[in-house]
Amino acid sequence: MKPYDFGSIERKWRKSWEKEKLFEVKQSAFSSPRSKNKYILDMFPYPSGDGLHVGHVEGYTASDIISRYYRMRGFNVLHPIGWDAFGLPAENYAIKNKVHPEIVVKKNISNFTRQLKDLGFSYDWSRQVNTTDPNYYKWTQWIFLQLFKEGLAYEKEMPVNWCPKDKTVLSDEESENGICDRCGTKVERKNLKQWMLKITAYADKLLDGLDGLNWPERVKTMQRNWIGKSEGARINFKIQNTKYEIPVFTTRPDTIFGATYLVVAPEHPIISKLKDKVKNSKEVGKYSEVSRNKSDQERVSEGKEKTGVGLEGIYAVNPSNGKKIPVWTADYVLPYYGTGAIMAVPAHDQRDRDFAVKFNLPIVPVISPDGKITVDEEVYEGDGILVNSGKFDGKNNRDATPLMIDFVKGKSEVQFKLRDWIFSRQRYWGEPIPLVFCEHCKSDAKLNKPSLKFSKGELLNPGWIIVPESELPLKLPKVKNYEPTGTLQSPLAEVKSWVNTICPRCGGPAKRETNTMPQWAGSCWYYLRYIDSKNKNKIIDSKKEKSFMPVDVYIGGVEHAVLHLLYARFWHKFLYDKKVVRDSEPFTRLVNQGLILGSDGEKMSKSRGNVVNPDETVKKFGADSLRMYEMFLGPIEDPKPWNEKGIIGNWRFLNRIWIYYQAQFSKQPKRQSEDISEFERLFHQTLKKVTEDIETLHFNTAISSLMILFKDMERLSSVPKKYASDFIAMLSVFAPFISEEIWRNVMGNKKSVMFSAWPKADEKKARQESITIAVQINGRTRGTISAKKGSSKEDLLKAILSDTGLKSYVEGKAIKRVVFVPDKIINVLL
RNA sequence: GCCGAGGUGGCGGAACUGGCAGACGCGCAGGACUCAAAAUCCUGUGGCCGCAAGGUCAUGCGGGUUCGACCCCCGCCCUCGGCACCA
Repeated sequence: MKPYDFGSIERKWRKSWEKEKLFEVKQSAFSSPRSKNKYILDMFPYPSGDGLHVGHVEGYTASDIISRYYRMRGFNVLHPIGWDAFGLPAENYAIKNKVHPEIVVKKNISNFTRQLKDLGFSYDWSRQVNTTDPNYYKWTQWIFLQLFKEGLAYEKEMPVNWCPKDKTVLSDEESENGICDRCGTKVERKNLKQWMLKITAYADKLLDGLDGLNWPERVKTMQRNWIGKSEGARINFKIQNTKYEIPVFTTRPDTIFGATYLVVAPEHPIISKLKDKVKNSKEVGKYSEVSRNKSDQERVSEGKEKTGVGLEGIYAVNPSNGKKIPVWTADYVLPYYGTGAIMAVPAHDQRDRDFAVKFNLPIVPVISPDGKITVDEEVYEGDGILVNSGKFDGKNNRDATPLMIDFVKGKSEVQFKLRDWIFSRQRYWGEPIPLVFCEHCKSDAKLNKPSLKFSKGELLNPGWIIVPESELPLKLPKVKNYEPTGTLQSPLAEVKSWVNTICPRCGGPAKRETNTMPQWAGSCWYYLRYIDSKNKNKIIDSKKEKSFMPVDVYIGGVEHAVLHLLYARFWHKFLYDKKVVRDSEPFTRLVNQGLILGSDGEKMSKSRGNVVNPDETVKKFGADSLRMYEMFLGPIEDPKPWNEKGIIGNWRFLNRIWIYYQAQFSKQPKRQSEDISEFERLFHQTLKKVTEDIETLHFNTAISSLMILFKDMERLSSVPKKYASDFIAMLSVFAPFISEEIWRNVMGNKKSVMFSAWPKADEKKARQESITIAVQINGRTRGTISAKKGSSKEDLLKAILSDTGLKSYVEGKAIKRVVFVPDKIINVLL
């Protein structure tokens, strides 16, 4: 008997599958109705130098199981893979090791490819995409141009997050609590001119779209919080003895009578406008200056201890009661949210109260839970009865809110926390932004003659002219020096031959934009390109798009909850408005695989030395065992610690299967010597369970029921060939290599197990005739009796009285009551 | 502080709609095979009492609802993840 030599089995089938091209989607699928097709998508990897880690293996195995399952069910399955290869890690590695990023990426991709093939993932390799391939980023640039033409891209000088180590700006999403999410360096604040994408124009749609998605609740919550919708009102406060008004945004207009002072952000334009009227303008100017140079993080980090300066001699008028109230500036008011100014109601807002207490400002309660006026020690942020509020006294605050907004001539307004997406990076390794700057056209654009037919983007950004679509892709020039300059400019700015160009509009001299796009650009739409990866004329053929979009199952890590997944939804919604895609949401169902932790229960990291290398595990136990093990560990969405020893159990299982099939199929078929009806029942029950478990992604319990079923197969002298085959068919989605070897070589099938039909459970045979019923006496389980399905209460009571173990409990006692749930339980109360 | 998820043996985890808690696997103990070991196979394995039959306690803690609660309700504690001066 041959031992289970997984190494040579896996090698053999890997080659064979590749040659047979078994996983390529049939052309006919692209004209099939959507209901015949399934789109099973992985978050494509960033091909780092470290290679695949066990977390990739987890998600990719799950999607592979689903793909194989649906193929066997007769669906056309699109299960593609590609490379998210622009961005900082490749570039930083390239700089450190003095190799061009293009070469680094190529090398890493070939290593990743080898690893993915080793694991037997059933990707359609013919549709690979690579975000750094000009044939791909041509369309990334094309989408940018469409956004620009619609006026959704604009250039703006503003304070931004700057990573001094990576020498580039970061988006808000990439700056985690003031720390660069790539390298962990503290982010600085810089004023820079940046390309911005108007994601805020889609804030409402991005929020509303979440409701219909089958996504993990926490991801939806994270996106909702990030978008951060607040409903409130905009109210103007006049500045006494000046022509100025300060608008504020508040979510609590009902508390306006309690607004005892006004606070503006240190960046607020009113500060310079009032410079001559403020008595302490020097002090105010200094405070404003210092705050301006602090990063957001620094503004918060100082223990939330409030700081601020009063604008001496300046008073605003509270429009509700005409009282004059002082105006302050403080950095707890942020310049970019709302109007950059607030009305402070210290009685009903914790932050305002902290500030008022520190600077001795008046606190006037205007809402009382019981209608009595009490000055509490604590802030009261709840609802109640209005007091100190003029003609609104005695009213419920919620009811009065709209009336009060009218009374002070305010306007209802909605605000979002979401800010526009900072879209330029001062780095080399990214998509060039396809715009040129032309001085001549700048003046034309400012004049805005209709005859010149400027696009919205060109009018919005005078001087910036689009590179015509026919000139795309605008290729990233090959350079020797791609290190970041540190001059706040991209290394591309040094490439004079590339920068200096001709304006496509007027033919005069022009300069190219030298910043590049952020890493997220390429991953915003890659799932579309898979469907039509070789189309030279269009981003995607719309008929093909309809045959596979939206994605049925999307699997990947939760770390992309507000980055990739928000950006991709934004672009998709834009493409929906442009009628490029049919649906307003790209991913119907999202699954986040849980982190695989080190055996110490901590996150895997090089510094902890607890990283598991899948290559080594494959070498030791085989890809099938690794796949099985990772799926068996626990629910796909939970974080799970790796256990060095656990994998042996899955290897043993496969080894036993190997031995069993060798024995069953090598000699004369064994005679069936026993009754197999119990086995048949178990078989069909298992088949039903495995089928359901795959559809609900409960792979751990699917594998455990296969183990139970197999134990029963081993118990019998033999099982009919039909069952032996169906068992391997079920196993094949989890452990494809050993299954294929048994299927073709041990059992002698000609065609691949992957194209055998998924077996169908026989409900009749799965039904259990005799069942075990729990017997409780006075609510305590005292034993079980087996009975026919559907037995009556009376029959069961009779059975209890004749059961040696149970009758002693009941005998000679009066039965008060019997609780009976058919086929489940009988509870006798004495 | 706010939002979300969760807490079950030595470990990873099962438990369907409120109905035999601990499936399956690891580990551990004992046994078989072996000169021996590894591998493999078999048996046992939540705690406590008991030779045993059996009893009793047990799903973070404290209450409640129910014939019956890991599951539902109320109040705590803890862990993980996210957000965090957003007016």
